[in-house]
Amino acid sequence: MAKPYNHAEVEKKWQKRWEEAGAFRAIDFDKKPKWYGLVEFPYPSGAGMHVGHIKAYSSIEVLARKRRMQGYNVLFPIGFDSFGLPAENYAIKTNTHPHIITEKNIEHFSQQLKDVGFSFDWSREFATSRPDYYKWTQWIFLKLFEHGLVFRSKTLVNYCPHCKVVLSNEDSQGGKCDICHSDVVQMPKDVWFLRITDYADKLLEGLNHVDYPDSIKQQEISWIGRSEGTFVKFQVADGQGSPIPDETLEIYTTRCDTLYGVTFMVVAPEHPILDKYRENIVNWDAVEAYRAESAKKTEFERTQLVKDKTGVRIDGLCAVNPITGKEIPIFISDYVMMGYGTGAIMAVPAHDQRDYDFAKKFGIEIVQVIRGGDISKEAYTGDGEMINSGFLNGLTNKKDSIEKMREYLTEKGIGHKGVQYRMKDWAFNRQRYWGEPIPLIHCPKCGTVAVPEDELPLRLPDVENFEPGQDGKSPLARIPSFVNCTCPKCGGPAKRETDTMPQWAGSSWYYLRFCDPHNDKAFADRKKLEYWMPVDHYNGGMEHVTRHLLYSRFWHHFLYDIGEVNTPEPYAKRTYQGMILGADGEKMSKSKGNVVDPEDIVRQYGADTLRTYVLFMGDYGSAAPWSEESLKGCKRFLDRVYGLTDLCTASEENPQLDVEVQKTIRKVSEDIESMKFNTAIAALMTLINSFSKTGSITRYDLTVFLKLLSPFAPHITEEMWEEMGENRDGKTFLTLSAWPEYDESKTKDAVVKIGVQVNGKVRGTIEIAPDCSREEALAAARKESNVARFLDGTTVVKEIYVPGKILNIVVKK
RNA sequence: GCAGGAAUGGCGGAAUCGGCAGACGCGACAGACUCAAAAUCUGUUUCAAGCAAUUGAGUGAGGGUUCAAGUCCCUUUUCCUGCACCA
Repeated sequence: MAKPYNHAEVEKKWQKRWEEAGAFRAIDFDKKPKWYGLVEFPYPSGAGMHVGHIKAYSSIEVLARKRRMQGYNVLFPIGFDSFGLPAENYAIKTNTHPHIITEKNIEHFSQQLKDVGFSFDWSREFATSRPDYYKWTQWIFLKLFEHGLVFRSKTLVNYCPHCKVVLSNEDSQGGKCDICHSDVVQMPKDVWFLRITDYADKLLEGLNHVDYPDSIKQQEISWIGRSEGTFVKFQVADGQGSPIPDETLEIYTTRCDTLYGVTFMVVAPEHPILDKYRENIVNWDAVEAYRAESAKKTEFERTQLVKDKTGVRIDGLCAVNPITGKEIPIFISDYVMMGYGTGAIMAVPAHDQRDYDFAKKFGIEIVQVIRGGDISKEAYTGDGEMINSGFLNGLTNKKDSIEKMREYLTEKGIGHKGVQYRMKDWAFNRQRYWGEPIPLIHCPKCGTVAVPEDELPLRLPDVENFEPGQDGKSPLARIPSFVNCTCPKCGGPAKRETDTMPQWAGSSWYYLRFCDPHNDKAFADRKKLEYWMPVDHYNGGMEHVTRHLLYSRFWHHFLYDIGEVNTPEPYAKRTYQGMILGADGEKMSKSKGNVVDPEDIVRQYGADTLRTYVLFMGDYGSAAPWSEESLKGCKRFLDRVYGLTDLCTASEENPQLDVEVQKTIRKVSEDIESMKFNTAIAALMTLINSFSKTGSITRYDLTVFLKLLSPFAPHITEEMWEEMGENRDGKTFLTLSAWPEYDESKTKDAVVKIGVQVNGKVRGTIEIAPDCSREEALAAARKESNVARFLDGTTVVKEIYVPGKILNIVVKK
């Protein structure tokens, strides 16, 4: 009997040996085919690693280990996304520099990752908060600036009063702050934007060339929200109906063909036309009161679909329907958003439920222009024949009528085709300390000037107090030696930008840095990028699809356009993992007390058990609750694996068992590729059950088994490999040995069991050769007593035989 | 409201070019070992009826196609995810 397996000792032993041998080092320009596997590098929080990290990393870990065994030059790197609010908030609380906290957390995280035995190439590790890294984040920012993709604008932005910080749209989804989950308010602020909307079409088109699951593609598509429509100008008139020269109100619509049905217009409360014609507006007080009221509402409240529409009619201004020539009233209402389209709409109450509700409330005329429905009850939003619409009358195809109307409007110079996006430009500055300083200078003479490249990195200065200022400015604004500088253009006195970049900046290009992490001449050497890029397989969370994934694809497309990278898309393939829930089926959280600490699991059951379990617990992409009992099942499995050495006594291959071995090689190889890790592990469990039943196995059987299991449980298998007398020099690791090949001809069973049905119901089974003839199969079936019983006294109508699958005899009485 | 996905034993989940539903694991039950327990090993385990051979029912619900449906088609319910007064 072999000595008991000591996981703590064995796991440490191999982790040390692999590290000393540099077993997982990626070699630049190696002749072997390259494979770049990537996982989302962690934010090094003080809480340490979460079991979710283990699951997220295990998929690419298994693939990386398999690829090495298949002879690939594998790049499987790790680093830290270390700028961000949690470290800063902790710094404020404890009055410790975030740099110190961050480096300490990184150390802790690194140790935890190493304890699990992930085969990262640690020589490429970096952290986004270190100057040698953020120098290049700033450099890319300057390139964006240089190419006109950075602009400053005073507009309504999302602001989190709790974090005292401006947020991008992506960071305030559902009207909640991404960091603290409190309500976000809309505030007019002067902020820096990145023109991500310039890349909207490229980001959409790029999806056609990558291997992402449809769910991810769909989510990106709906986030970008491209819509094609028409811009139409309406002549504005004064209270008496006389046109105001050169004054038009432009709207955006996807249904310009309903123009004959337009009976009023609505503008957003923030629309500039209001202030411009303040003098004309008779009921200015009412307008202003309504404006104040809607400004109080949060974005969330305003975007709640409410049946009861509110608004105020603007007295003293009206518009002219360009096709009917009729005067129509203009309203303000907060169901129209300033941030989409032009902030003004043409209202077609007969065919839009919101406009319908509004018209009913304010007693406005409703003109039906599409036949169908019952507009005395509700708006008709379906398709149908155009009516009451002049030259469009009789058209039944939506596309045709839109086309025809647009042609007319274009000809008359009052309308044109246009595209709108739901996605907005990326609000890019944060009024906080722990981030990359934005390398821009405000010069009273020259305006905004870039910090010269040779002055990068623009270092984050030390401050006494990390608290954001009451004035809404970053702590950097309180350091005169940082703020005051000379303008690089004119040499005159100037002031630095004091805001920092958002959390997502550093992660928008980190996968490029892994190709060449220590380069101080460029963000990465072009040749190395050409060798390693694109990332072959990137796994990460679904929650990053409309944030990090979108942002990094944007930066990458930009870098491609300016010739800095060799591929338009950064990630050839993207997958995601399902969440690990607490044992109670709820999301793990400290307050619920259902958090599992991976460190405890490694200590108690071993890293191999933890790794195997997170992949065995269910479908990789689905959420599944944690079960300590199930985890123990995986521990039991590995203990049985360790006992296999005792079974390794056969000198000759058992032919039946060999078929199973060959099939298992195929199954595990294929399942890993399709990320069906749970069934791959199940196949190995099935095989070990067969080993136990057979009683003895050959050295070949054991070797194959260890190799197949190695990516999941690398330590125990490596130990057993050594105990088998392999790896004599201590460097010929199992984890770098050749992946087993299967012999297709040996995967065929000599006999198969197939079900025999009578009228579609299984009445017995027969054992026959898989390629056995129809006649032989039928003969065997008739001999089966239960089948014979059901055939007795009947007439056979039809016999269906699918070799290796089923035999169905259809009879009638 | 729109888009995408899901629903299978006590539980996590297998099986979708239509072909023996419930692989594998957990739990439960029984047995072996033990003074005993744990661990380990062996067996049973979808439900109902039966001593048993076996029979009937069964993949959210209702229809349909087919020799054969978890899988395909139509209708429908519930849940999850994303987007949403988007003009």
